[in-house]
Amino acid sequence: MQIEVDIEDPLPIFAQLIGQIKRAVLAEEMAPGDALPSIRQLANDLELNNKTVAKAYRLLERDSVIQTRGYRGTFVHPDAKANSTVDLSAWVVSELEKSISAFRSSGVTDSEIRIAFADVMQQRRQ
Amino acid sequence: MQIEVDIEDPLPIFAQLIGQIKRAVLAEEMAPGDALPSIRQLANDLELNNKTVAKAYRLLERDSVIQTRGYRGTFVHPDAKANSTVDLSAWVVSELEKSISAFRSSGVTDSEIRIAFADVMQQRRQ
DNA sequence: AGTTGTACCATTGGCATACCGGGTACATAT
DNA sequence: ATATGTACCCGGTATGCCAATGGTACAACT
Repeated sequence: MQIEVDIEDPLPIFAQLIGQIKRAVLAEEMAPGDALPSIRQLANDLELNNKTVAKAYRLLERDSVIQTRGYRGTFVHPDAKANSTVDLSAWVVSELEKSISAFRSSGVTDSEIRIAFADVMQQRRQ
Repeated sequence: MQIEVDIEDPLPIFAQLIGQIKRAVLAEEMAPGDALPSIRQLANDLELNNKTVAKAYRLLERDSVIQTRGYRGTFVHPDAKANSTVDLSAWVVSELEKSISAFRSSGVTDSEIRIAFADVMQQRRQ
């Protein structure tokens, strides 16, 4: 399979990787059980940091698109194709759209929305 | 009424103005119907830009703390005192908290939430 | 020894945003 | 003529913040 990343793309690299792998699964370029390149391998090929690739893999496993078997490597999940279509972020976007459009039509400024968002995102951090 | 701004204060100037005027209303130093200094006047007195004062006035009118009557000037709103206590951003924060905590407990990462948020905020911009 | 995924320490670079300012203009009124 | 609020152009400055990076280490297995 072919994976590329574009530094210019505003989309973060880890998100690009996720998109590419899901696309490859949907296009059946990869079948369940197929081995994926190791984190270090892929990071080396694309000249990326291990952690960037690891982050993409971690999220792909959360979505059950891939399976990591520790020292044995990483493989395409049995239900990868089905799980590649469910877009968790689509739900997030639609929920946020509802809230934000309500804010805006109430006269709340984008600045105020951003500040509130940053507050909520950071408050649970410590 | 007495209004001061502190350049060193990390709080933006326009926010200081809003706070001071709301405080004056709550302290009943200003009664409904009282005239406020004109934008240019206040900006001149405090050595600020017209736009900074205009921004504060615009937000105060949105919150129904003051009323602008075009060429006639700006006046304290009839319900100014009540409206000075309601915090619009508190509602925004609480709405976002509900959504975001739902996202997080569904396994959505903060990165993904941020990307979705940026999408929604930017999409209607053009 | 070499490889796997994972976890922790840390820093940095760059982007997006916010705030403020200068100037000009308009319609509407006294 | 003077004053009101409002609207646009543009730019400079600065701050926060997140993604990405670098290095090291661990346990488990071939």
